[in-house]
Amino acid sequence: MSGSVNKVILVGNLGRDPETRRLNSGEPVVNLRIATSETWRDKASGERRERTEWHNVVIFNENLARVAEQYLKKGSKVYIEGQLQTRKWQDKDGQERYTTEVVLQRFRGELTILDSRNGGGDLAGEEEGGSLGYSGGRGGDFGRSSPMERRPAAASGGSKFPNDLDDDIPF
Amino acid sequence: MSGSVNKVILVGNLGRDPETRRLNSGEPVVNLRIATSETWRDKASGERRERTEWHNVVIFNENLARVAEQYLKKGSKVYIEGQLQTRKWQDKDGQERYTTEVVLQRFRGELTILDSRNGGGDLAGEEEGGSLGYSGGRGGDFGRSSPMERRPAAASGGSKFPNDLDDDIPF
Amino acid sequence: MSGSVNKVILVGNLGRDPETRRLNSGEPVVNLRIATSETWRDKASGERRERTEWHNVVIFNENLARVAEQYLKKGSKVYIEGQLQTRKWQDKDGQERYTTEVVLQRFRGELTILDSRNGGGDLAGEEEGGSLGYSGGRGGDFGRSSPMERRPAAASGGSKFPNDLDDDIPF
Amino acid sequence: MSGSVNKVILVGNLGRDPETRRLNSGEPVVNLRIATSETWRDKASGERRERTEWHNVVIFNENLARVAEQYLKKGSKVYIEGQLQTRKWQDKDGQERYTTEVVLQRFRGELTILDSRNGGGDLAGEEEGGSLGYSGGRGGDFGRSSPMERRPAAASGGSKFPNDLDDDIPF
DNA sequence: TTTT
DNA sequence: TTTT
Repeated sequence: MSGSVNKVILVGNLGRDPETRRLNSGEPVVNLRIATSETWRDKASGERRERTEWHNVVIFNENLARVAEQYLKKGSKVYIEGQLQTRKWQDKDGQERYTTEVVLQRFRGELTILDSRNGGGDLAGEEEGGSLGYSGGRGGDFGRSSPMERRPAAASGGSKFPNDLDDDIPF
Repeated sequence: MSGSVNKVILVGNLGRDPETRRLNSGEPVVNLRIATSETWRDKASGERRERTEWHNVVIFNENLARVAEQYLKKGSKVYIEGQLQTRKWQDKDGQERYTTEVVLQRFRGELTILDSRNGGGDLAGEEEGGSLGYSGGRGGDFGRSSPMERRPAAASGGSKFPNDLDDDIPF
Repeated sequence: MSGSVNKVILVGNLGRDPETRRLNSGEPVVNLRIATSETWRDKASGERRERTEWHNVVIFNENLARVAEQYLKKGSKVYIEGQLQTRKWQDKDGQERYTTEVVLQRFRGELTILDSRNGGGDLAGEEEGGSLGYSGGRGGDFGRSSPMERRPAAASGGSKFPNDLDDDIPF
Repeated sequence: MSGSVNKVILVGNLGRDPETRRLNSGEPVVNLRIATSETWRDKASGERRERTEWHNVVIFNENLARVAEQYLKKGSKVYIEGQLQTRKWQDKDGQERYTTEVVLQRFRGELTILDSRNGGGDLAGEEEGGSLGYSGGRGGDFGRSSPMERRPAAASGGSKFPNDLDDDIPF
């Protein structure tokens, strides 16, 4: 139906390096494995307990896929915004299986890096923050500005990024 | 890890009536099946297309479970806020399977009814709005007010609700 | 700084019809006045109380501005996603004043109509749902589809909308 | 009206140390000044530009106020979830003025610390992560656990926190 | 006033 | 498999 919203917001850490596949068109599709966890004190035992949840994130958004591919690695902390999608597949025995993923579709979703130490080579020397952000949209659409618009198209991590990216991705 | 966020926001319609189980303690646990969908025009064919996503929602939050049980039915439109959880189970062949659900834990999550016509008998006569909302927390904690607090505990659908609920649930 | 998020999510009703200004370029900028409210029972007095909050929403996103202009009116219920922005202005005495608004920037933000009865003439005959949604992005960017993308660009309210809009806006 | 949602999500940095007032009851109310910003490349000039937005956050949630008071300081990066509230006040000339704030009401809202270096004395020696999180609710309500509940009450930053807090606040 |  |  229309009139619906399907949104997932995660802040967590990558359990492993991003994995990149490529479409026939050459566009990257990046898979992330992200952990979120909660800890609490068990009142009965007085012990501290923890529950970790693992999320499969799939990035079709081309700009965000490139950011993920280049600046994220195992351990990176990120803010992710995508949508829930469950897809059906067949296991080796031909049985139907379902997998639910957090998907950042083309031109949609958000990815913001919340640390810098994991931000890849260019940022390795950063003293601390150095994070980098970009929120959806299409790089090429932006850049014009007027007082009425009162806003930038995307966030930036400074001038430390390679130029080829700098042209394609608006940060 | 701490420093993490795991949040799902859905606005969609129930595909069937809520299903209620009860814990040994007597507390209700309500399962919802919620559809969200997107429609778009295919540029190539010019045809309108639609994709519907189905979500399994599990409500452990006692107050919200009671609201769901009593006021939601097939077709109801709701705003839901919960967290992603994947649980492992075994199918009849003993194989490990995984199911991902949107969970509203005890004292957590949000549920707001966005229509009234589907809101069940008590609301059937509503002219239009008449929806009903409640956001997390514990009923018994609220009710005191002071200028400094500047806020109510929860939203309401009017005075049409049964009194036993009215005492337990802050709406 | 990068690594930041500024997001507002509202579900509420329009307190008056949308107001449209036009940029020199002819693009519409739409202002909405949206009410959200919470009701609760005061434990001390036993009385039901309510607090309504009014929000100023400014839509620079061209597609969403057009949707708002054409399909929203006083009383409409909407889901809105934008960002907080505070702007300085001078009152008639030359004093600095500040106003905080929820802004949907160009190519950003989301707007989903959650009722149909308020959705204007075309939807008046709808049996019930019939709402209409569109989420950010740029219409012209969408329309190609491939199995890998697995998603539509935007939501729709059916085939009842005027064709000129139908070409510009992806619903 | 009911059926409404009023939610703000911020990830940003504190521009100054938290400021604490106390209610007559002794409960702390903490004010934060949080910056979010976006940077983008101006297509016309080729220059990098930035826009910073400042947010006033007011924490009435007692547990979160204590966390903020003790572990946040100027420069800390946080995830905040609250609601928009505009309050009227009178300036020194008796004129009506309005201020819009992001408010975490009693038993509501979320606060998650996204860095540790700013986490205060106990965390000062932390090598890196060490963040700390807690999401709404009432400490005293949690701690019981059962398989059906499948969730913890709150997140934790380890065993480094003073015990008096450890009893009151579930982390 | 933060952060990069 | 992350993080603390």
